[in-house]
Amino acid sequence: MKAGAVKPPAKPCPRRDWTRLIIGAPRVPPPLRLLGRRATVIRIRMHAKGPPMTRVPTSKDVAKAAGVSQPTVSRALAGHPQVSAATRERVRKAALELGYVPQESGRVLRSRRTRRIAVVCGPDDLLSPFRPQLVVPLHQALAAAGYRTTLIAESGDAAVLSQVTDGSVDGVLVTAARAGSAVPGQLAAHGVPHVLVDRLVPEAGHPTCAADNRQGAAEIATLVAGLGHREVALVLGPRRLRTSLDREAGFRSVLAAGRAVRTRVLRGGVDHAAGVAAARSLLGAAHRPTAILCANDTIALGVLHEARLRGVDVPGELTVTGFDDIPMAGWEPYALTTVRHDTGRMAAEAVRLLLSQLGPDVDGAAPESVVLRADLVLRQTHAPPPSPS
Amino acid sequence: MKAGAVKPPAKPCPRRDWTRLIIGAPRVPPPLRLLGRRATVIRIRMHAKGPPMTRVPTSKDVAKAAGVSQPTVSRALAGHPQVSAATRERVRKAALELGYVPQESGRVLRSRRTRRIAVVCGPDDLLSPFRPQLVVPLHQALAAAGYRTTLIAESGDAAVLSQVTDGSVDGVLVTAARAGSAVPGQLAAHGVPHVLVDRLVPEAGHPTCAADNRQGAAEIATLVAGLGHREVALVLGPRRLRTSLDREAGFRSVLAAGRAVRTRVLRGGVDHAAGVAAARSLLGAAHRPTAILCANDTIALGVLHEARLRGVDVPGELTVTGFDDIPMAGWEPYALTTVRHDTGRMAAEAVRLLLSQLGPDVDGAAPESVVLRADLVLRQTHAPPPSPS
DNA sequence: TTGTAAGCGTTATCAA
DNA sequence: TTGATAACGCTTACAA
Repeated sequence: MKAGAVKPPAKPCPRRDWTRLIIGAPRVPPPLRLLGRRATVIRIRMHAKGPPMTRVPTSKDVAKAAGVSQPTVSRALAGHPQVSAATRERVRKAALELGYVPQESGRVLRSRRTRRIAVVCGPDDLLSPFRPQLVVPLHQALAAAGYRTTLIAESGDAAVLSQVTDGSVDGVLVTAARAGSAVPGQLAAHGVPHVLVDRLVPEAGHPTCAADNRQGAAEIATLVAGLGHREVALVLGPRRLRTSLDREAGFRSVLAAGRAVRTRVLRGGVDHAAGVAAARSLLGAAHRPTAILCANDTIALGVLHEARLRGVDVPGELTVTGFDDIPMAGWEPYALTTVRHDTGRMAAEAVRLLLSQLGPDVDGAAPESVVLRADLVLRQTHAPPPSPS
Repeated sequence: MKAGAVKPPAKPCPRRDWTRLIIGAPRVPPPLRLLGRRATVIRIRMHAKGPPMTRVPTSKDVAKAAGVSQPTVSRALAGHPQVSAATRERVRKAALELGYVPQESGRVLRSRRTRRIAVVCGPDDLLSPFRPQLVVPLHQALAAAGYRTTLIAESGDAAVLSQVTDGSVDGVLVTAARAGSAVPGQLAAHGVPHVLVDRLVPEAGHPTCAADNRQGAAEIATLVAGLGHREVALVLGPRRLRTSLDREAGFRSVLAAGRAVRTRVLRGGVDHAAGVAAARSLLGAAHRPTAILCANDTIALGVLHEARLRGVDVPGELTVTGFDDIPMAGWEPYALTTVRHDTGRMAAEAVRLLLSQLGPDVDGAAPESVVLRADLVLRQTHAPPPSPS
């Protein structure tokens, strides 16, 4: 490590040891719960629930107040055209005064439409940096179309299935990436409208909306190869992740295509530590690659950090690329060159695909799948290799 | 900047310029959508919907198949004890064969319990690094208690209100931090059970479950002051954010308490760029602080980056602290000393508080609020000042 | 234009 | 232990 380079926090120094002494803080793991778990309980007055036990008003109450029949209330508030303006106004006023809100349960039972869509994701998907970028636009697109979102974290197929086949949702958006899930098949078996989001391969018979991971990976590999790199390393996730496999295929389709590119492959986790470990292994070796293509941004940030820690100039000596364009990738200190999915578009298409199945009779219409191109995001971590071989 | 230090990506160099030439990539903003937006549409066969239009089976169908009355089906499947084992088995078998799932709409209409809870958050809350750490445990806690989660992104009070007063949820967890929201008040007015999550001040009459931001901030300020720092800077968010205000109060309560600590305050955004900007201003000045306390981790990471970029030794020359303990704070390159909320505990308590309001008659019981202590997470970015003044 | 009647699928009450 | 009956709140068809 060159003098003046960023100091690795793991390296101990006297002052830091002294600090630890004061605080009594072991280095790893950090001393969570240092201060104990005492919870302060405050008792407060709550909103007054009227002692006469006010019942929530129904359309019947409004009807009585407005001096009309109950179905007229329904028609008036639903904006049915064949209600006289005078009646409509009278009903509206009565409803407002009573604080009447049409009860969803009655509406659903009768109309058999819930206007609610389930979004299924993995148990901890929302904790990853990327998944919320998909779930939030999905939620927005649904809201814009007048649908509510029920969030279901996949934890056993049976649990998911019972929540989506009980008529509580009109359809399902499956974003969970788990490979062996039986959910899609069972949705089909139960005739529940659904769309698989962010999975490339249209699994037999399932409408799908996904980014083209293979294409995106091929694009960035093309970029790197075009810059003249001939010693390239791939840092990939485990084989069970379809996403990582697709990206690997994209990388290889270009790098193996007759160009004299030597490719090394490292397989590990998909988190920051995996990137750090991979970079340690790659940059510590005698024969360093000049470019490292990572299966996602988090890995790439780990690689980036380790490289800089070792004084390796990125992109001068080393090109590093990611995948997903998570928010951090755009942070100034990283400025990571990566691949971006247009998650807003993906969400919109997925919702469109799903809602198109909800029409009165869609048996004739051919269900579609949509594959969205991924885009290169060219920032500051790519350059030609130091000495073109 | 010392030789060999991490090179700021913003500084141009010939090689990088040449790269830009090849790619045609402007520096800022990155060229998203470089490759166009062409979507590939694939038409596929969908799951076969039986032409005879199979109706979804109801308890009536099961009753007929099992040779019992319809209410018996309900009782048998609900595990009602006064059903003979033989009947129960017959019903169970018939239900299984028909693929019967009790329809939620009927159940809700009759029982007036949805077993569904709404989680309200801000429009983009899930995109922040911290909020999912709260929402996910909330969702888990609800699922564990047998409740489903409806996600509502706050976008206008009226929209939220109509979704929670229509009987579609049994209660509401409000995590949105927006200050002037009328939602809590209206929930109370409508008698909708609810809990405010992660807001410290128990707003008049609302059950609340929150971390003690003030206390956490005071703890970390005590730590820093105890280390001997006398030149401290606070990097805070805007005044409209209650969270930031609470933390500021905590910082000040300690730093202003008669100790000879000189405190500077910078107010700005709550993102990474805000931290970078603050650090630039603070570290560029003639009189540098020896400690920078930030209103959240993202800001702190920005400060940390800028400090290292300038070759400032953290924690040797400068102590930097955050707040929230987002995942990145634990990443090896940062190892940020910060304050942690036990979001799992917070979620569990919030759910407990909410569900306790759903009992048959809770008018007598006093609703509670819970304030959870925040914990210091002592990692690698704090130390005594270089020369104790 | 509005009222009457029926029914969505379930659970609860009562009687047998 | 089980069956008949009613009711939840709403929308729709039909009649007035």
